[in-house]
Amino acid sequence: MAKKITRQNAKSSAAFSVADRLHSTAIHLLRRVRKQDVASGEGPARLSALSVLVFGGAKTLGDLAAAEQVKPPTMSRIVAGLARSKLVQITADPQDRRRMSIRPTPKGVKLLHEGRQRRIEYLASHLAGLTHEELVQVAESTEILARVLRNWT
Amino acid sequence: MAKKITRQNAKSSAAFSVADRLHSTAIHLLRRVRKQDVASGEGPARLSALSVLVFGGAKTLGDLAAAEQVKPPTMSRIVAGLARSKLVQITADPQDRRRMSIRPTPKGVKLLHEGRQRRIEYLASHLAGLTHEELVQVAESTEILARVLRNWT
DNA sequence: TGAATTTAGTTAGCATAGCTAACTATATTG
DNA sequence: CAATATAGTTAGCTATGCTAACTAAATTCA
Repeated sequence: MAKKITRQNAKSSAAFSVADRLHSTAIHLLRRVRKQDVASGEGPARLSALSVLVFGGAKTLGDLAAAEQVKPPTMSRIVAGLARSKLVQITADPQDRRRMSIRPTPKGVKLLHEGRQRRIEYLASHLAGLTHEELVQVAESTEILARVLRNWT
Repeated sequence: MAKKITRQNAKSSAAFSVADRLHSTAIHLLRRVRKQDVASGEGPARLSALSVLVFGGAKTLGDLAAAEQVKPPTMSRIVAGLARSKLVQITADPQDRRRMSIRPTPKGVKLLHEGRQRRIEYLASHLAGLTHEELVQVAESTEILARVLRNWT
């Protein structure tokens, strides 16, 4: 029996091809932009964890691992690296001495903001060739995708 | 002296804030989607290189390194891994015996298509909640960004 | 209360993936 | 034909991911 073409099927296959292009484009975009981060002297996992701390405030190691979607041993090493570079400060939780409170140092905040500035300026310089309308379109669809991410199961 | 507000400055700062949101959204989107690739049994660098070969045809190691924006020693190891898993086949170039021609095997093509299917279906299922208009908007801005990438300096 | 269990984080050990420096082998050039 | 350039590999470093097995602290419950 031939597949019935319904509004629902049409929409699914549209989502499928958009997903394909989106995935490929996102990979290549990030691959370019990531190179700007070399200047910071820290790797991507550390910068990303530091970013969570700078924008979200102090966290325990477990919370940070969950936020970054990695396992605790991985985050343990990332945090150790950040501490060695004096970008975060670690204190024991007085209520529960198994827990650690990890917070960015002023040096960590500064490094993150500078890196972010470099990265975003670089990307923005490449968006500079777009028309106002195109920029609005990209902005709007970015917000649509950000909403999709918030509702991710 | 206060900064003069011009149409040019307004556009730059718009690009700046779009770049910021876009960067963050792309990171989080890919972090989710990439987890689907674990099922393939190959790492992201290998899958990405294999994808270049499947969609772009046979390449030398140097061309593949350039396409993936990594240095030759890195690509040498990626290709060795793909060859060990029998996903690519390597033959010497008869014209220039320093060069190698790397091409996907049928097994490599199959693995790539299956992985791509999984990944894209997963992403598409999360785009399924969007309205038709939103999906069109995301599709159009993806193409705008793909064009930006093609013209990247 | 005190032994058993659960929870937070670390350590050890493995694989992938990025790099540079130094090497081999082949091709090209003078 | 000697010198140089090019293609790829090897060795060795760092970073980032994982699981399994550990330590230490907190909690549960008999």
